[in-house]
This record gives sequence, structure tokens and C-alpha cells, in this order.
Amino acid sequence: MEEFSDYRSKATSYITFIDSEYYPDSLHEAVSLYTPVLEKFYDLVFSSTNSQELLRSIQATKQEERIQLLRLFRKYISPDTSVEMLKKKKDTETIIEAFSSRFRRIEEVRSKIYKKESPDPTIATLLYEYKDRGKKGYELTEYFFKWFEETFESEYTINGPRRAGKDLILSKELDDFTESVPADFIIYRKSDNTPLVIGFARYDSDRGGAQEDDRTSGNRDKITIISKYALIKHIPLKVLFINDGPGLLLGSMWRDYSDLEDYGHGRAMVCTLKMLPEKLTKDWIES
DNA sequence: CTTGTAAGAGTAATGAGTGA
DNA sequence: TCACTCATTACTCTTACAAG
Repeated sequence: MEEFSDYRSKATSYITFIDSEYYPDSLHEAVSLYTPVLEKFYDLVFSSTNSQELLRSIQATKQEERIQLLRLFRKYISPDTSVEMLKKKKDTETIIEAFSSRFRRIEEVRSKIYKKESPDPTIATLLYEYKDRGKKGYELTEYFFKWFEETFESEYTINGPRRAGKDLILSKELDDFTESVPADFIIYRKSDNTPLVIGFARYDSDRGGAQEDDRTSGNRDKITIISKYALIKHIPLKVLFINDGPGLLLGSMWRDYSDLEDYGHGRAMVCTLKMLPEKLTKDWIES
């Protein structure tokens, strides 16, 4: 089997095939998507007597547009108040008390915003930039599940959340597993329901996945704990890390993941989506 | 330039509240 | 008490900032 480190020299052609957008191709879509929200916002700015009233009116709008209007409120009137904070309707009056002295005056906002007939394309693009946050990670798991089921449908089942959903907590999924380790999926042998692979999936766009429990040391702990369990239970349980995206090329990421695979001594595998057909074989799953 | 930490944002899941 | 709706939380990745 080829190791993750062997791919280093040809890494650029293995990191991902999830597509991203080019600028400015999405401009038109951004404007058309956010025009209704902007128009609504402009209306509210002119119908409210002051900035406090504007916030109250926004909080009274229906749920679908409320968050987007709050984002605009933050941009134009109150950069101090995060959208997370504003989301809570019941805190509205407290927020007004605490922050309204720093709200921009509504007259000034009126003089600075665009006309309703020609909404501001820049702010639309700013909002659009965040629209697909987190989506790449969902696409990753969705793709993986689909590929796995097509390839191994007759022999193995895979369990775990597609797209959004809670992680699997191993202590709940496996008998006598004591530590509450969160995992993304588990692969079982169909014939006798033996768990064979514990999986973790992550998409890295342009920053390494060096975050909290996903740090290398955290990953090592996972391998250690799971290997120990496999030994006690006498089952060929292994660990699979699906990692994908341009972030893999940054800094020491590739080396870190190669080391991780070595650390597992065959009980751990690191794979991008493109490596799946070459690396994730029945032989390995059963080994 | 690299690495660690914190915070922002969207959506599904969950929880709370309300009206019948 | 039940069903339904809406708000909040939990989970995910991305971005910003700061320190090494």
C-alpha cells in the first residue's frame, strides 16, 4: 500500500476535487440574492425614527430575513454588537441600553446608504462571501459516504451523519468503550456487525486544520485509544482520517499527517478523496 | 513565515413557548 | 395535554489577530 507520505511529490493533484468559485463570476448572483434583503433594510431605515427603533423593527421581522437584516444592522449602525449577540430577541432592550450610545445616528445612515432602486453591490458581495461557510465540509462527508456505499455496498455498512448532524460518540456506539471520543463515521462488516473502521473527516480550505481536538496530538490520542480497544476486544478495528482541501499543502500539514499514519503502524490511514480508490481497499479494511 | 487562539457565520437539531 | 411554530443551541469551517 502506498503511504500518505509517498504522495508528497504529487500532492497538488491529490488535494481535492471540490470546486470553488472564481471572482467575479459570483457578483451577479450575490446582488440578486441579497437585493430583497437590502431593499427591506433601506425601507426600515427610512421608516424608523431612530436607530434603536430600527433594531426593534428588525427583531420583529420574520425569521427568514431577520438574521440577514441583523448583519446589515451591525455593518451600518453598530459594529460593536456581534450578530450572535443580536440573534437573541429577548436581549434586544438590554443591548439597546448598553450599546445605543454608540449606534450610528439614523440620519447619517440614511445619507450613506444606496438608493433602493440600485442596491449596494459591495455589501451584497460581503454578505455572499460567508454564504457557503461550512458547506465544503458537508460536501466532503456526502461525497465520501456516497463513494463508500457504491464501492462496498455488499460487504460493509457505514454509519454517521451525512452533511450536518451530531458526531458519533464512541462510548455510545461501541460496547465497553469508556472514553467519550467524538467520531464522524463507523464502518461495520455486514455479515457479523463487527466494527472495523472509525473515521474522521475534515476539509481544510486555506488554513491547516490545526484546531483544538483536531490537532495532531489529539489525533494521536484517538489512534492510541482506539487501538487499545481493538486489542482488548480482539477485533481488527482501525482509524481512518479523510482529509481534503488546499489547506493540506500549507506548512507542516503533509508531514504531520504522514507522521500520524506512521504512528498508527498500519492501524491508521490518512486519505484525500482522490486517494480513496487507491488506498481504501477491502484488504486494508479487513487487515 | 508558522502556529495557536478566538471569534464569526450558516444550518440542522433541539428546546421552549403558545394556542387549541 | 398535544401539536406546531419559532427561537436557541450545537456543530461545522473560515477568517482574523497575535505571538513565536
